[in-house]
Amino acid sequence: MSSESPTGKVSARSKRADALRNQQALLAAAAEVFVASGVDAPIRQIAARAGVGTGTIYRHFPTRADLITAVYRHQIEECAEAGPELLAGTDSPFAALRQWIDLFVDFLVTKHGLADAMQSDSSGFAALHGYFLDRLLPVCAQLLDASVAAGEIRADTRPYELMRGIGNLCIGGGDPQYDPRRLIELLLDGLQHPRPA
Amino acid sequence: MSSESPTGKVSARSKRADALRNQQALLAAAAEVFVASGVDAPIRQIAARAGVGTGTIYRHFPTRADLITAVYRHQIEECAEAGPELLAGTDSPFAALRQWIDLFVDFLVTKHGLADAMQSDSSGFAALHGYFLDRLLPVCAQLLDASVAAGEIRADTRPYELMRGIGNLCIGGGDPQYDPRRLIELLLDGLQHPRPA
DNA sequence: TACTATCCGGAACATCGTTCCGCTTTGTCA
DNA sequence: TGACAAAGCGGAACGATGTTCCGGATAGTA
Repeated sequence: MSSESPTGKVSARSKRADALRNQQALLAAAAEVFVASGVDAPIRQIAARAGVGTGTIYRHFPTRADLITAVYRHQIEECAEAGPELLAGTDSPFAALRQWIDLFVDFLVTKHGLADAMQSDSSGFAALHGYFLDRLLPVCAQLLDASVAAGEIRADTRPYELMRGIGNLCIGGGDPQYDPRRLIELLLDGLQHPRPA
Repeated sequence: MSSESPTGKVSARSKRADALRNQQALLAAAAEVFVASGVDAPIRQIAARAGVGTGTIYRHFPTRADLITAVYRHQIEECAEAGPELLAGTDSPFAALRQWIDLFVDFLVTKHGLADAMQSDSSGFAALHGYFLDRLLPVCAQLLDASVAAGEIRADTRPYELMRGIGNLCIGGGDPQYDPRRLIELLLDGLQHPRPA
């Protein structure tokens, strides 16, 4: 991601003050607009809300994914860090996996269209998919492995598929007739099912 | 849908010959383009392939969903009719449900982006979602009810949620790392799980 | 053959993502 | 402090796409 130190914190070095201001304004504006109109809101709308031109937004965040990840970086990080903590806090790795997936689902469904965007293969969103995967896939894999090792679930599930499937199930979570969590429960129950046919 | 009799067959009555020709040409062109470029191919591309103007396509198929459902009507119909047949051909309703879902999944994943389009809430696609639901939801409900009645699965699953979830899981089926069928198996195994926590 | 209802084609408009470049601002150095 | 160059900014401009609209062509009929 642009303008970022290895620690993950936004760096102020070698940047002009106005550029910094604009970057912050854009993050704030994007957060507001995402809540109001979803993560696929028009670029112009975000730029207008921040009081900058469209060119400026592209300078700071070359792709929409960059902007989205910057806005939600903290929450993604929290989710990633929660994995090992949950695992350490219980003697049932599978219970930890369930709780972690709950956190992940909460994150996805509370952002309008985030799940949609994450699975979309259109140009600007591909990187978003990648970022989520880079950060969260290892966590999921760890929880999954631990659950298998504890003999709580079957062993033939690939972390990538599980994460992707959960992301997919979260699409359209706004529909009152459709609660992704119920199906995800079903999926997890399936993991406990003795063996594949 | 425009220009359609109660039997579901395309009606030739009270239509000019050139209009009929164009409608057929559009259906054929759309089918080809859908295979080549997915169901969200540009309207202009379909119109060009059919050798007509863009206005013509909107006259015959006011929304993209109308065009998609017209192109795939036969296959949707076949899928809907297969439900009761499968149910009649076995003494395990749940086995019939599995087979039927297999058919449904086959249908979704062999059409580029059909699953994506079906779940999208953008204007043109909303009707597509509706059409699928109208036709297939009762079939799914019947299979589900029969399975519950036979004591093969738990009773707390809503047909709409199941269909929608399966549709969601089929999104992005082109990825070689992601096989929706494995997760759908998991989901179905979950249905067999004794009782919800 | 003449006439009209129907239909057609594609220009035109709106929206959106993205690029580009002349102008402005900032930080620095003498 | 007062240039000056580098960095950054704004928004016009371009291309793609969906959608509407209407003058002109055409099929069916009298």
